[in-house]
Amino acid sequence: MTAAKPAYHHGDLRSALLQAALEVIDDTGPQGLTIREVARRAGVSHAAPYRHFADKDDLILAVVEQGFELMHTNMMADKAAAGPDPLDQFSASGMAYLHFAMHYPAYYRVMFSGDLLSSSGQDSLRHTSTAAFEQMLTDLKLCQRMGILREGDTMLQAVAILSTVHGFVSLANDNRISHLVGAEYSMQEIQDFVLAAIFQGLAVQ
Amino acid sequence: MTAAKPAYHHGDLRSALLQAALEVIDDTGPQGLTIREVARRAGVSHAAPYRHFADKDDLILAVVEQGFELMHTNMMADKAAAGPDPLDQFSASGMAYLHFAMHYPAYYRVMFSGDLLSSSGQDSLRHTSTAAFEQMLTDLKLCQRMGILREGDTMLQAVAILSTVHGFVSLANDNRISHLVGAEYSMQEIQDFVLAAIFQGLAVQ
DNA sequence: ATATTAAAGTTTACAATATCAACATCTTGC
DNA sequence: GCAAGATGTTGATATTGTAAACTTTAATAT
Repeated sequence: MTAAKPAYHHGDLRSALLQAALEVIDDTGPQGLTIREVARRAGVSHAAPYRHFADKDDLILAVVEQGFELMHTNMMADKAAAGPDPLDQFSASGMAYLHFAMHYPAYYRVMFSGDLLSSSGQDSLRHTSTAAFEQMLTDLKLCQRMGILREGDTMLQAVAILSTVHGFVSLANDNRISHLVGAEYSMQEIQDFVLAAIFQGLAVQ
Repeated sequence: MTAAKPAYHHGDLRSALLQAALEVIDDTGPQGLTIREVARRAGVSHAAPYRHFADKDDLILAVVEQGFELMHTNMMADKAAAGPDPLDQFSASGMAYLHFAMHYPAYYRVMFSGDLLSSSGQDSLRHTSTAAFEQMLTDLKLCQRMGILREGDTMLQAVAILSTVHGFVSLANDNRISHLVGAEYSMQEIQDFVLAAIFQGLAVQ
């Protein structure tokens, strides 16, 4: 049978709601994300989501968590697929980050916009993102040992890289870069330049 | 007389509403920004704002515009106050940008969050921010001529700097940096390192 | 198997919001 | 002065978040 008659119980409504939430954000932006619209898209009553999420913030948090998981998975996969050179691996996971951010702008927005949650919830974010940060620190240390990056506190270097990458991605996703630069360069060219700049700034001369 | 009796006509309700909007954002975050709350704080009826702003987006746009103006003013003032050295001037206006962003997080959020507006309005943003960008380009060109920055397209360099600065400020304002770094460094130290890194990456060896 | 219970959905209801329309009051150009 | 427009107010409607009470289905103990 292809389409089972819509059972009273959806089967996996939770996933369906998360999926719908992403689509809504893609279609209408983060402020179009409304519990009722999500329920509508999932084909259930407006109060059904409350059986799976405490409130709107909880839904958003779940989307964020799923986003971090997907990003982490992607990064790990690309890292594993890279050669044995640690620098290649580091570069691969960094590229995976960028690729995720620009390929799933809906996810990235929710994950980092910070304006969607009422107030709480920021703490549970920390938990999710800390692991990736730790990984980055050890990667950076390795690059230092290999004489590629300047000696120094990897934490500071990590923040510098994250700032640049996050800033670039945020501006790009908000369409602010193409406005300024025009059509003279492709986004890829701009991205390459920006990344090269920050790495140049951290590399040994 | 100290407090004049509240006249039927407020006098300058528009400014009062913009002011109130900022306070709301400061107090409760951007998603606490509601027309009615703003009206409440200004001491007028819930529909009064509609005499000055077409809708919520229009109010937000006005806040954004005012923010850009204030930032621009600050940058120009600090630039003028700097010495005659063009590099000093450029540095001063850049610092003013950073200072504004971290001193008025409410303004900065609304100006760059992009998640607040329903959909339109992004175009009117362009107008406001383009002037500052042009200024930055000529400043960068000057630095190139002085042999401080590498020769090349100033547009790319500008995007690199903006990415780093915007990323750092966004992360800092969302409290994401102190979470990661802990108390080991002051925000000032981190900021100095990050800025030095991107400039190092663009400078002549 | 069946009765009981928990889980998952639904409907109803309420408060807050954006926004519109109709009305009231102040200001101002003549 | 006074008509007109600008500025505020009140009231109404549609949409939202969310709680409560009720229904249907799935699970589980006996």
